[in-house]
Amino acid sequence: MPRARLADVATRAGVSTATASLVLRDRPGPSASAREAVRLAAETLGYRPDRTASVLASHRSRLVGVLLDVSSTFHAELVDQLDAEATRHGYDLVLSTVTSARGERRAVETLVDFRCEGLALLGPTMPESQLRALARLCPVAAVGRPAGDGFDGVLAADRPGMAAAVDHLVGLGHEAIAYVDGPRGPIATARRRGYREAMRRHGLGAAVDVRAGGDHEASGMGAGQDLLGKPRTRRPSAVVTFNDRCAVGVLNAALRHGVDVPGDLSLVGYDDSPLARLATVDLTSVSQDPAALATATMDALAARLDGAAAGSRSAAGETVVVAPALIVRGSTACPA
Amino acid sequence: MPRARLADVATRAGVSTATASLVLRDRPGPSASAREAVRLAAETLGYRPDRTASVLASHRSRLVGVLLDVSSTFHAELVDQLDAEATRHGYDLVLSTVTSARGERRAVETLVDFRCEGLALLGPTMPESQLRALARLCPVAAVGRPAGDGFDGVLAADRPGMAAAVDHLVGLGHEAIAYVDGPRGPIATARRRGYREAMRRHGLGAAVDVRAGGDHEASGMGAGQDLLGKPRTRRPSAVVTFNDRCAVGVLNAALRHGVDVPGDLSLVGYDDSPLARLATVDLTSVSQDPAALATATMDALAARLDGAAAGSRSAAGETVVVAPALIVRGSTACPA
DNA sequence: GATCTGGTATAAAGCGCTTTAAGAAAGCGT
DNA sequence: ACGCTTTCTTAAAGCGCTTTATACCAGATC
Repeated sequence: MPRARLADVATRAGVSTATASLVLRDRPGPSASAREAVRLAAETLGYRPDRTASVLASHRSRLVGVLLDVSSTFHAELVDQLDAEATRHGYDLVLSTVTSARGERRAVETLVDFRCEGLALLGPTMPESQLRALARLCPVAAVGRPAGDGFDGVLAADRPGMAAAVDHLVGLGHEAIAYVDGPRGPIATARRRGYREAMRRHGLGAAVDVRAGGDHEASGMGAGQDLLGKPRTRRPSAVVTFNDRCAVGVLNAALRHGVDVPGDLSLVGYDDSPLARLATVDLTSVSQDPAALATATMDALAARLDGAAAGSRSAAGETVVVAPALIVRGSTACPA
Repeated sequence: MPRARLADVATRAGVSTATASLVLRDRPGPSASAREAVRLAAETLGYRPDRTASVLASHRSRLVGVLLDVSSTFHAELVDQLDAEATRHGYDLVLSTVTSARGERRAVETLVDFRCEGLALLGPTMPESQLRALARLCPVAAVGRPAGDGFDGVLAADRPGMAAAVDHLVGLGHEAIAYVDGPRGPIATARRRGYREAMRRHGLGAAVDVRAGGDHEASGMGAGQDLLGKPRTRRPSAVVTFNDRCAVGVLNAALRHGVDVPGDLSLVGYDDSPLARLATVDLTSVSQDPAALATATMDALAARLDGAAAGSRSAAGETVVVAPALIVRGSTACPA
């Protein structure tokens, strides 16, 4: 049996499709008796509105497109929160992931083709010019990037986040605190700066020790080997890393060198990824607060969407900065 | 400026929309000169066809809906492969995830609303009756579940997979091989059985040692504590676990007890998840071969889609079983 | 010259819905 | 009775595309 159409429902309820349409979307107009009849008919026919047709007719999709990397656990958390936020704003989410055979460009095109009314881009790496071009099609919010001309940005505050990590370690009595750096880019720069500033603020400028790293376990492992290969007295008593994956690399190096964490070495990661929460790892880490990021993202989109409706297409982009939070776990303790 | 429509392209090229439509979809008919003119017009106008409208008009979406859990890394791998396979079959993917506020039911409804022509459900937990109902709407392939009435299933062969793990360990010279069980369910049963049978086959029936576990790190940790808390001589020399997360728990227990892996204990996980590949973990594991699962899934869907087109709506479901592969890493070695 | 090709082109009819403008019905004062 | 609201209903016109049926124009055929 073919799917029931609105016309079928209308016929069965003895009204026109116009009335049926109004009833099913809870619009004012139809009388109570008409409502009842339509509802009943829809129910018994198992009617599901055809979104395709309604989008075409109404010029509204109530859809927010999300660009993500499905292999990122951090994105997964964001999506979970975004979904809740989107629902709150009356929107639905449509997901599009970059894969090994599908770049950001194609992934975003898919979303546009679905007539999304707004786009939430999670950690986009495309050049800003492309973001600007997209923003001309529909409202755009980029997570993990500052705003640009015509689109908003939502960021976790990296410098204060890193500073909180250092403060925590200093509070425990550490002084020889090393830092394992991330890959090139604005995020790594901000975090490195956060570390440096915090160290100086505590009068530990002389102890600043920045090691080349990256964003993978291997990079952290390499830096860890360097740091822990030294004689015991010249080792740092604590290490802060660019992110959790990096920290896991350092952790691994520590295991190999027989360095106990947190007994001999305190370790702090960044991201509060599920990785950090593993029992084997149990890593103190800086959380970027996915819930807050998601809320800010949807709020930014909603503002632009409503703004567009009201005709005030503000061109300037706003950057929302979300405060990070330090999550203390088992990888940090007072120095030996 | 509003988006260009097909009519705009047609006008600019000096042809009808019918011709333009044919050209843009590479259909036979239009002459070479018409093709050229349309292509040029489309190019200069930056025309992007409106998928919504074309779906409505053509009754085809060329869309395959994927139900997944965005927080599962295994699903992420599957999606990556599915995307490639779908492209090969001329389909596009649309993703819908279950979240904390959005059950499978709602996630699947979204997909149906998009007029997906087929559904790939990754590890669905809904009752079979619901799967059957879905299958009446469009072709369905369930990954990680046996086929049912009207839908296909794609499974990794759990018993041979587990047997391969045991064979590997026996080949290394292990005899005292314990097993940490998973949660209730058909998958865990199959794996447990695989372990038991393999042990018996090797004449090690007396050494069978099944421990209650689960599918999380904590469960593995508990079982590990039990196993490794015994005097050295009564400990197993190798442990196989229900999955990688469980194995990580055992690994953690080993670290706490000062048991070296793989020196004092060999450990095999299941899933070959990214977790297993972490430098800190480096776990020998049984891979479910996401690429093969994805291929089988899309093939099953494609068969049904073509079948439906040809009118042969075969009701019976087929279960495709994919052979698992043992990935040997650093957590297994000859017994001390 | 009439008829039939086969290759191109297009007018027009939808797809399933929303929306607008206008009509019918009902209430209500004078 | 008559206008004049107010309330409810619906016919009909799209949305942007695909598709079918028809028209057209060579040139080939008889």
